[in-house]
Amino acid sequence: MGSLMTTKTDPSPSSRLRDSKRTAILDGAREVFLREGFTGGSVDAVAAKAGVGKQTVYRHFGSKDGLVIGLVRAMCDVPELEADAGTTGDLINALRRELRAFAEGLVRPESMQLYRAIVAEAERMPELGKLFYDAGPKVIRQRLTEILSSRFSEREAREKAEMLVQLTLGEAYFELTLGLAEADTKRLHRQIDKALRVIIGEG
Amino acid sequence: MGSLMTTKTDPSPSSRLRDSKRTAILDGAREVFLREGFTGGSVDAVAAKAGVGKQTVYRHFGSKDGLVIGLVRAMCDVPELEADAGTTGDLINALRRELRAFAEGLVRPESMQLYRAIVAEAERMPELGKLFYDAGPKVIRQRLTEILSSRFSEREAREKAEMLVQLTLGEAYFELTLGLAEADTKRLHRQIDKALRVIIGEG
DNA sequence: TCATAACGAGACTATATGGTCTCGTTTATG
DNA sequence: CATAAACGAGACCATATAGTCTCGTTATGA
Repeated sequence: MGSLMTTKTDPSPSSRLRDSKRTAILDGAREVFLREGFTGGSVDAVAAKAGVGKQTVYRHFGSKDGLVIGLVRAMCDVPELEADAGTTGDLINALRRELRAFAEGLVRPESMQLYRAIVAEAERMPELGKLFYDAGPKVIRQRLTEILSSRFSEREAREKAEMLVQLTLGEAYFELTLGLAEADTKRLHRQIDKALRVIIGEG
Repeated sequence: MGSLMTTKTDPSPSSRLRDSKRTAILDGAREVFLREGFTGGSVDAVAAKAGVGKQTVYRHFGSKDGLVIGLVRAMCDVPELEADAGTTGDLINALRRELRAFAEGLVRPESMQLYRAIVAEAERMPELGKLFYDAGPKVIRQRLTEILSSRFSEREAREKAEMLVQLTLGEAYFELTLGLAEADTKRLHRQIDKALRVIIGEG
């Protein structure tokens, strides 16, 4: 059955039609589930939004939970950003660049909605939490640690990286997750600069 | 209709029976909604768990959303802890006491589940978020600011208070909300001491 | 071209839900 | 003691949901 060329273990032969439907379904799932949550959103709504028969959804993902996992996997499978080839500029600037990219990515409405949906199901489906964590907070922590290793000990680098991440999000993250405020880039930048001053020192 | 004695605007005359049923319903709602979320939990389940007719639930709270709001209000309406009458001990110890109480309260399973349920509905019912925020993060920030005002300027006190809160939760809070770890008091205490060292200085 | 795989639409089942209504019983109160 | 309020149980309704099945159509790939 499987093509000899296929390096993946995926048994489904990829075809143009099949792939296009799959992405259409994932697009629909993103719209529906991020707006209404995994529990609140229905498979019917996803199928309708995707312009696809309900059966097609089940052919592709097997069940609603399968669809949810497929969506989170797709949204978290961002191709690992290549590490800065040579830290252009000084340490502070490298850190600031990383923190800004991280923070701005995390507070995007889409990310916030994904986070909320995942948190809601954290007890029932912790694997979703792991996908999100590994794609977001874990990556930034590792990247910061790497950058900081050029000046600090391994242990110090790890500690400072973690604190930078926390201080970067700051109070804003509470307010965002709870729906009390909207993303504010300027505020994030101020927060990041303050964090750098406190944790690294004067730049 | 209303009694002349009543100082509240609440039109319902309190009676022993009525009050006992109300708390029974809220107990049931806590069990059901914190386990299954506001969307996932059903009014039928709440009524059954409370040993109460469904109609009684609707007599008391009007609708499912009303019940949800009632529950969150009840859980967040903790009687304001009286401020430490005279900061016994030094500044660091006062701060540490506050931070420990806050952190340990926030990572209790019940609080985490409430936070998750509220976050899930943040878009649809932001008033829930406000209730939670005002009862938790906002209070600790104010209390810390007050304590810090004895040594720092108003602005510095506010900034340090906010940073202390963030560093106290640290990475652990991400892991807890996403369902990747369990509450660990020792880890929290270590985190708090580190935060105090970084933000306030050697103790 | 032709067999096959994937498709859209929609009927269909079983179940669950929010919410209303009734009715006979228990509890409070004047 | 008697009236009224609050109750439990459960029937009831309209709607929604996850998931299955069929059937006629469209696209793929040899």
